[in-house]
Amino acid sequence: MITRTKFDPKEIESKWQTKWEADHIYNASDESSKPNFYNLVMFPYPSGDLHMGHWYNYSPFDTYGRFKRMQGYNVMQPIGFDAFGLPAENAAIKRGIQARTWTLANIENMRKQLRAMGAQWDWQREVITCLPDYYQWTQWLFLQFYKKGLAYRTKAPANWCPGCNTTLANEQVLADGTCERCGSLVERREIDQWLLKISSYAERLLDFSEVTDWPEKTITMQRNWIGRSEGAEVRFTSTIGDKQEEIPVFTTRPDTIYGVTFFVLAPEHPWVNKITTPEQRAEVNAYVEQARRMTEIERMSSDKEKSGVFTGAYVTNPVSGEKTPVWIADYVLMSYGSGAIMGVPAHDQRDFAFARKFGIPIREVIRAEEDEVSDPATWSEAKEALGVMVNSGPFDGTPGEEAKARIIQFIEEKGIGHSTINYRLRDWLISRQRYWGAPIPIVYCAEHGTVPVPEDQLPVKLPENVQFKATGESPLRYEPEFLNTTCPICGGPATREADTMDTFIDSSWYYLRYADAHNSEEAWSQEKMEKWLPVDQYVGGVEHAILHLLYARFFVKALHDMGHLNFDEPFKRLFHQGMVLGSDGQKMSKSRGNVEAPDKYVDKYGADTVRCYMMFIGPFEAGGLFRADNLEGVWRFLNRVWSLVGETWVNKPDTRETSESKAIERLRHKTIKRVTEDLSHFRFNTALAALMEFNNVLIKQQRDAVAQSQAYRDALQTLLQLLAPFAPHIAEELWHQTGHANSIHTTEWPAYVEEMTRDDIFTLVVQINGKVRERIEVAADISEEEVRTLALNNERVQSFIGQASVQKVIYIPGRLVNIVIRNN
RNA sequence: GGGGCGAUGGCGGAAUGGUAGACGCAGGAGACUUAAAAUCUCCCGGCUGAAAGGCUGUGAGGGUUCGACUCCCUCUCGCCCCA
Repeated sequence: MITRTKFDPKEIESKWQTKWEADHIYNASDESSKPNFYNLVMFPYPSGDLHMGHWYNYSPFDTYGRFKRMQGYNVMQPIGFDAFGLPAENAAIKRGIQARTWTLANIENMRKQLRAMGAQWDWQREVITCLPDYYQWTQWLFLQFYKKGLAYRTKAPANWCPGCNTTLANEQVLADGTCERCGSLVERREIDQWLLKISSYAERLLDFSEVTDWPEKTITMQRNWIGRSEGAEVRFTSTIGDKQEEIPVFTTRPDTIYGVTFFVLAPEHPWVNKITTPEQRAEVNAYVEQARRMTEIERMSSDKEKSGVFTGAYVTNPVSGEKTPVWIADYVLMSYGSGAIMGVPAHDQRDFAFARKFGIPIREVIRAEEDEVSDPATWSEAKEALGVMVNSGPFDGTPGEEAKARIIQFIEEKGIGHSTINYRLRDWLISRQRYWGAPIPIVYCAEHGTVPVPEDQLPVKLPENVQFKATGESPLRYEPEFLNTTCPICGGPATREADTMDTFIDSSWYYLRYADAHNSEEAWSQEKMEKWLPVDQYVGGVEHAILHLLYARFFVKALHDMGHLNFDEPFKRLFHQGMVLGSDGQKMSKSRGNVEAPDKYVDKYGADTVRCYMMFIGPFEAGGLFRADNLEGVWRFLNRVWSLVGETWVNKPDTRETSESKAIERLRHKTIKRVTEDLSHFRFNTALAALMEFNNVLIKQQRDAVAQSQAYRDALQTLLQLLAPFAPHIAEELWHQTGHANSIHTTEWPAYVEEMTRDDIFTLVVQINGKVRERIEVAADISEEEVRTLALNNERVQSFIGQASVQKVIYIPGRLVNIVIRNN
């Protein structure tokens, strides 16, 4: 016995945290002979507090990283802060405190909380995106994109609040379309903005062949978001003034072109003004105005009643030669395709609803073979399936895919269109008319127009003391010292771009910077990049499945093409944790009043208990309910480990083998196997259950003679090592109390021998017609013949068989035997 | 409306097509204690039985199989994503 002290997490946790940090045991070496492993978790926004979700996310993540370290990897596990963004500005306005001050104070507090988790963070690689030594390189990256023509400026629609006289981010627009600050109805306005040409990478982003382990769900979501569709662009014609003009439409169904009975422009389409007849103008203008006030989501909603207005104009169908009326309707979006569609009500559901509403004729031009001839006026919905062309002049009788191909061939020959691929993915709008972000490194010169800031003049520094407007408008627009500059080309007076970059830009490359966080000469060196990247394991919420992860992939592919990276997928393996919910099964939120702060429980039970509890809730990917009661379970478990090791450790173990010691040794190997396999597959809950079982068995035998054995002492030692990734402090403390001088976290993960995980006896289950009737202890190497004899001669089994005849005996080695009988 | 995921004791959950409910919480009984807390021991799906045991049971209904929580079909409910 070595100790009878009480388990006091407070004391040991701060002791070991200090010691680990002083010894730098978690700072990944750039020069290690071990294989590198880059273990990454999505970095937090510095809201000021580490909440339950962070603990739920980081505890298993850290346990996994510790497991990999003990398995012999040189693990890099960095942490940092996604520190730009709107909340800092809101705090600045509300509390009269500078955004930078607020953010850095929050970071300071969160660092403390992150340290208290006892995770193996490599603090030497910390990145903070709002500091100039980081955003200098964000700006540098922007310039690289600009040089390659991947960053451009154009008029793009933005959320505009007429009350505040400013643009709003999507998050600032409430669900009812009003401004969160002043309540005005938000409009969409065309404003000059910067975009990144992600659309030119659409095809490449659809290729996931370089990732090794991503959730299929996430890949599907990205594919749908990119929204590739094959089809044709067809140019309709119209006479405007005295000129014949062409207007392109995109369709995935060129085979339905004879079914066009109307034509629709998006309300903001440039043609609307040109072609509307004087009689229709007032009505059209009113409709355009109304559509402008709606969000795209509202407009696209399929259960919304269709609306639209006739323009008075007509276009000519270039294939059939027919004239069709031109409408405008808000279900057509300017941002998809060409902002114009051919209306085929018979074979497109939305067109069908529109035609029904406005009494537009519906003409069937595709018929499924089994279909009877019927009047489209009697249909209740459009027939969207492929079929044979009818009512289509010379094309009648052409089936399915061939029909599409023949129309495409026809329009290409006539020069009135061509086959094409359309993507739903739009270019990435990165301008934010905000203060707290990385300034876009561009100046405007009367002489030279748009001029990029030369790389050696970076960073373009964000002024740190600014006056906020009550409206929330960006103070950068009123900072002459920031705005007024000189043209890098001619030295003449010039104005800086006052917009800052979307914070998704910051997070699109932070994982690259971790590899070389303090490089003041370049964003990263080739050497460090090649050493650490791509990321081996990435863990983060499914809410980032589309935007963040798609943007990061785009960055890496573009930077790869520019020669800055030697790989083109950033994250080899990806894991999405589930969400931790309140005890009522609802998402934690202030309004529901079910928010639980982790600090309270860390204070009461210690970090080890909270970490373990987070992992014990259930499968990591599934999330689960936080129930304070259940913390008691893991708390008791850790206490039992504490007293077991303290009371049972012997310095001079008995090395003789007994059947009991062999059984302990077998259990030790079995447990290593279970925990190793569970951790490899992110099954933290069952790994902990295995440790609890192991602990329970050892406790049961703690007063027996076997507790004096070498095997038992080995078992205690293994228990501590297996527990170390989960509960790093208590494991370290007990490791030292049992006479070890090194850190348990630098020890090698225990190995198991497959042979030792197998028992020499097992419980043979005897079923009769699939029902368990008897259990017999038998030797592991029992033959099938012996099993048959044993089972059939068993007294209980006999009594169940009675007069019935045995039809069949099925033996599953090592498990069970099923006797199939039939009553005579 | 489309797609995906899920539904197992009072609760969280566990089960390569092979002993359903591991592990833990809550609950019950007992030990220790002047008492309580802590700790320890036992019990703990339902029905039935003194017990041994029997029957039944993984959202509902069907199917495949010697055997189904697990595979297939239909339905109900819940969550997520897209519309």
